[in-house]
Amino acid sequence: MPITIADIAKEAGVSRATVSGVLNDNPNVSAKTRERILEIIKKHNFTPNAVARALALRHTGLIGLIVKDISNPLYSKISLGVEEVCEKQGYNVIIGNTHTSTEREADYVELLKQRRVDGLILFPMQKEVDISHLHELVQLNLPFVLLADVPGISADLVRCDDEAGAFEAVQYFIRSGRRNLVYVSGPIEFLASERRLQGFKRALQMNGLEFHESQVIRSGWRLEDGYKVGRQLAHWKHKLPDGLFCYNDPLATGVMRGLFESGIRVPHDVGVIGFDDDLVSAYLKPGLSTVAQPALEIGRASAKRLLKRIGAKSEEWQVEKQYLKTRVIIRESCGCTKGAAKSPSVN
Amino acid sequence: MPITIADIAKEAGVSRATVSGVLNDNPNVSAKTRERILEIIKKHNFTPNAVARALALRHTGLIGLIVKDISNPLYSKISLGVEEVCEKQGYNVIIGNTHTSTEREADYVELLKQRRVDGLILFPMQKEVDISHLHELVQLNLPFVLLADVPGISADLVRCDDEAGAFEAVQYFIRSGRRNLVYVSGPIEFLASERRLQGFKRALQMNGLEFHESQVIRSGWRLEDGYKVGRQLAHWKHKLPDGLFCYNDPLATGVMRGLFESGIRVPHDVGVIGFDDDLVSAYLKPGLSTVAQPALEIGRASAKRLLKRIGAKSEEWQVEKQYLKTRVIIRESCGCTKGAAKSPSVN
DNA sequence: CCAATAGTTTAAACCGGTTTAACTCTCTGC
DNA sequence: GCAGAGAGTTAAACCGGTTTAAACTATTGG
Repeated sequence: MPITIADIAKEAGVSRATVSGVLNDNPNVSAKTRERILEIIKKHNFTPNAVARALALRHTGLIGLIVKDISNPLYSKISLGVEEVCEKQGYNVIIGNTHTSTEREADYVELLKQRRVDGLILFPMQKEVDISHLHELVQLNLPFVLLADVPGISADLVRCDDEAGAFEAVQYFIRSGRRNLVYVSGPIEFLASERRLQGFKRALQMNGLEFHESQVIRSGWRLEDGYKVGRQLAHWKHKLPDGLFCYNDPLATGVMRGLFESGIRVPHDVGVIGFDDDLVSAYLKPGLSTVAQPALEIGRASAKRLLKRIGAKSEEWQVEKQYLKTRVIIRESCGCTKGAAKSPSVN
Repeated sequence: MPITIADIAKEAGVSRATVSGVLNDNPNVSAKTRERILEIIKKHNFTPNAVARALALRHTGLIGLIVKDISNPLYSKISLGVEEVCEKQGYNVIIGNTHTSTEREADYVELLKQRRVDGLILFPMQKEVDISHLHELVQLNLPFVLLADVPGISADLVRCDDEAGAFEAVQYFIRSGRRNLVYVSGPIEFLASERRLQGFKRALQMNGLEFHESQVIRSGWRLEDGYKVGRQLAHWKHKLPDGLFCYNDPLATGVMRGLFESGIRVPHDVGVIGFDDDLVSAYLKPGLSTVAQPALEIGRASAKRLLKRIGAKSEEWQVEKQYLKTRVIIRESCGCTKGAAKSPSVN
């Protein structure tokens, strides 16, 4: 029923090859023939079949994007950047949400392999986890870019510089006189959480402060997780810290709410800094200070990197790890500004 | 280089048809043959080519999702629901962001037609706009579901009930004694904005209040748009309203910030209610009252609807418009609760 | 007038699967 | 011993494009 290249060819009295030539701007189709064929194409509203084309070319123009959860603002912004770059070059993006399940991650990789995507961008689960599906990608020589480090996998990577971002944030705390600091950590499986811890430690060290294990509270990565931490701090066995550096903004947001309900004042009693710069953050009260990730830029950069890799010969490809700069944004939650900011510092 | 069904067949000493039979659980392949072939498949790590399969079956297992901007929390939640349902049935989702450009919308429709997606879910631009690409979809008989009404297009639709949601919100205002109300409208091109206006008017009417055009402030749909409105209200030529019903939450959030900077107190001087229930909303101060849309549910329902349509014969298909219930969530911003809520009412 | 050349066009193979009709066996029952 | 049934297998066509080598046509120049 749908009209094909053969139908067009028949009506124009030419071969399929000629029609194909017209569709691909092949220069050795005469102007006359080209025009006649174009007319017929328009008349029938013919849409060439990209599936058949992909089969013949062994190139689908599809890339897969595998993240934990697209409704997380960080990932949706990244995906926006990915789509922006891909679309310009004629690629389309298939998304997969793993909901932090490694199995689903592996399933999606397999699925997208079947679909013969030209490349993959993925935010993988990281530690103490079966990563055979990633090894397979390497072996298969299927281009892919990671959005988080995975020990043992040598692949292109695009990330923000977690260590430096954390360092700066903590540095800021210390400079403004807060020295009894605690890191509210994300899940152990996230390598990024450890990187941020390293930045935390380095900043302490740089300022001649000692680090004790008791300065780390292990938590999760969502609002509720932070909320619990905030509540628990009311019964903290140690001296109440005067600064909390949190793994990410949702966590920090939850922490602030929990503290509020515990009667602990932010920033008066304790300052809070998060990580990510979610849209929310500028509009909370107090406005949440944070280490901003250039999410859109991460999306764009990873897509560019992937498309370059797709176009390159694999022999002459050099794996590269790209760490984008973060930027500390100071709002009210760390008590460094007096009163409310004049207008929301959103980006 | 990549291994094909023919390679497997040769090694197993059978025909390609038999291998195909194994892959598709065709019951008339003997158990012995099946096992032998499966072994060879495993040994070579053979991954069947879904592109070739799609060509043969004239069925890609892909659906397209076209929205304005996936980084908008509403759409990313919807897309999460879509993906959840599709993935369970072996479908994958290709996303396209139009950034509110009708051209990009039309381009994406064309692109996805070429890719032979089995169906389409789209959030279209709506008024005073070229919708020929939608008419083409109808003519082509390509299954699609709309997430917003388009006048003149008869197609399946899944939405929240804008009119009823707005009605309830305004009703709430009036019951709590606020009667000098204003609707901060979204862009004229969004039919939903008008629907909400209708609900606004009906609630007034139901309560014997008159409606004047001056009770509508035309605005946009983003934070900044709302912020401007909030600032302008300081120089409002009419009597300051005591209740603002806003087209959506970002708008309301911006409005609140603007009011704050204008020295107008929420909820003391004026109450604010938004629409959507973005994640942000529960964590603002004051917490933003809102009409919650079941975004995840909208995503799921539209995907279910689409997949059902894909599986049905087109002759016996009845177009259906599905309006999901909204739910008013009262937080501090409309002054109906004293003090802060015990814990964030998020969903 | 014919060979060389350049410009167009095409037949046929190919991409990697699915499917249908036909074919080969083996087994049953009479 | 043979017709008929049923299970298992396969050859070949098909899906709708691209590509390559060859063929055809027209033009040019010796």
